[in-house]
Amino acid sequence: MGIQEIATVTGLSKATVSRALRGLPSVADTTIDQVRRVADELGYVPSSAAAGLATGRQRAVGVVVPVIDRWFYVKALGGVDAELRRAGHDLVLYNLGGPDGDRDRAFRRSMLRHRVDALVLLSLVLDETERSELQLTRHPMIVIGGPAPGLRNVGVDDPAVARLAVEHLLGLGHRRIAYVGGQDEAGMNVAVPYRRRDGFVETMRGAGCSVPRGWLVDGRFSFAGGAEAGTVLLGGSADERPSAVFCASDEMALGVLLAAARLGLHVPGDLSVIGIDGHEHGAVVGLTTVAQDPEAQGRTAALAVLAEVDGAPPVPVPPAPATLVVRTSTGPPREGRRR
Amino acid sequence: MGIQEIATVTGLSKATVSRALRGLPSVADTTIDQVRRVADELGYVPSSAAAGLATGRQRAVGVVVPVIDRWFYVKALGGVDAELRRAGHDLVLYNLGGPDGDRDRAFRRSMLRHRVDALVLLSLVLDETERSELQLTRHPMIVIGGPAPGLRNVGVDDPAVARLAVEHLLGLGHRRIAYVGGQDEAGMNVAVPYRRRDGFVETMRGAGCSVPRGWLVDGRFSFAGGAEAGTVLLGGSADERPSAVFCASDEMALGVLLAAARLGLHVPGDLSVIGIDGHEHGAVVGLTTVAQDPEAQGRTAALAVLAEVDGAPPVPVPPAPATLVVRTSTGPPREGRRR
DNA sequence: GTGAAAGCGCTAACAA
DNA sequence: TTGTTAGCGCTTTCAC
Repeated sequence: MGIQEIATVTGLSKATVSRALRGLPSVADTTIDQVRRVADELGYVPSSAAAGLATGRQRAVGVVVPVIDRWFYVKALGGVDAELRRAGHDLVLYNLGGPDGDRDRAFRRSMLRHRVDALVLLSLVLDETERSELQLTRHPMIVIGGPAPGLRNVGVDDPAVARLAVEHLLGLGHRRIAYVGGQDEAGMNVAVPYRRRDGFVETMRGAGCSVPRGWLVDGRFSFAGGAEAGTVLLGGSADERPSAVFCASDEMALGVLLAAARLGLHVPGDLSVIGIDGHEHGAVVGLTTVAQDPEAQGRTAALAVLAEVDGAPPVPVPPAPATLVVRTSTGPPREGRRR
Repeated sequence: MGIQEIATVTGLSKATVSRALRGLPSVADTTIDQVRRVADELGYVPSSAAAGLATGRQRAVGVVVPVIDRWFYVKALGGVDAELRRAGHDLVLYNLGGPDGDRDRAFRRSMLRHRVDALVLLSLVLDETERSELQLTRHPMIVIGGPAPGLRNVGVDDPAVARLAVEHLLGLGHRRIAYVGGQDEAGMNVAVPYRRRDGFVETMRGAGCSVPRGWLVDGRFSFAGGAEAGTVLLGGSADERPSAVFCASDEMALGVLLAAARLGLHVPGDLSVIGIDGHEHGAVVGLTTVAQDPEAQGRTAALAVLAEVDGAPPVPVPPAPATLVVRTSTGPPREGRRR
């Protein structure tokens, strides 16, 4: 059942078996072969608990998500996972379960239990207590998406991304641009939506365009929210409604496209729509977007904490790339609408 | 740093401290309070590895997913997670990473390492080797979605679900019905798509409707795949194309709706579309569907393995409920098209 | 290249 | 109600 059995069967010592199993160089090749063979025959299954106890390393890292069912989180999680598996580490998922998930207990009960060697936090806003509790473990930590005070983070430069999107619209001749963003209902880092909105507002101001107060709409970072926002925004006559909508996420942009379709608006003839993310569905419907790569961000984050676990100093991570992907949902405003 | 410190500070024994920390009834309340207070002051963080070693229970369960970025898996994962957290267990995520993810190593390297007390497999097809390796650990196991030989499973009755959907269409008067399903590119249980397709074919046959060979289309269980399938299926004239499409998943149905919109078809006037799942986006676009609740299935699965870990016998789980949700994407076929 | 022995931090009899 | 004593299964000096 354990290493001991292999030892008795082979007539070796536990120590040697342990070394052989790990393929340490100080073991004769023949011994290694023999041990491995016997281990196989016996159906030996190593115990990571025992190894973890002995070494102090669990070979596992925790990933904390505010909620699980968001495109960005799922993708990022996949990236973290890929890199962890390559490194032979396990992934322990801590899902805060949205605003109703009882965060406190989840935090102390699990994340702190030395079950993992490091933590990757997805777009989290931590309060004082949470932060100090996490510090307790002295684990390497990194945040994906949105800056977090006192922690390294990987993610796009949100204001710049917003600027890129807005400048695309401005470049096409749009002046009447609305913004759909808003607070994610369920725990997204407060910073991200605000930073994108600010990027929008400032770029517009820089171009000398005013933004009516009603054109900063909350789309709750979801498809449904985007559809609702779009319905409100696009309900009016051609003179009243924007000629373009900038959405802080593709999921919302898809919702706006849906709303436009329902209202009989042609895209991009009557309306241009641009999003942020690079969601797969966007490609199918021709959504112009500023694409980022959350999976890559996840991989970067994983590598960063893994390195730190191995004793490397925590160097800051450069901003993740984001590129404008022009498709068919954006085009010049109709003649005569331009002003 | 450990339990020992608390022991020396309080003047108690390690054993009592251990008991106090766990709030065992055999400990004086005053002692419990004292121990907890000191533990707090010392910033004590328990080691699950040590506890696991001592008890043989890791208080963690593994969830194996073929790929992470699918609606069903994400939802089910959320359900499993919710129940695990309630029970104070951690969730270790094993992502096979699709067809290219190197499955074998992932399997033996991680899942077998006694890191978890039980396993929840999401829609997995296991081969012989995999199954026997998993058996090695003697862990309680359960499958969500699609029957798996020799394992308990929770999920909907796929043939029945298909029948429900098709009968809805038949009831509306449709006779020219196409099916979009197909093998998931990335590891979905082979059984599920086939069982749904068979349910479709048999129900059609039972109603005396023939299904042209070209009307069983592969939508790859994805949005993009559905859109492509729809484009192919709906390209012809009104006489050539089906009056209704039954999709084995909502994501594909959404793709078909998109294709229909692009081709200028009115739904449900020119075409009815029905899916399976209950995807949130479906509600927004009025997609009729047979809704299931993967989150509930996840919770059920988690409870089942948790109970088995606690020594309960593995009783079979009844099929998960699925209900027809009629929205606006289905209606009677146009007069004259009926035949 | 291999072995002996001492833990890692906790829990679980068995006593007291 | 609390303490004593063994481990859980592995890794790791330090010898040989």
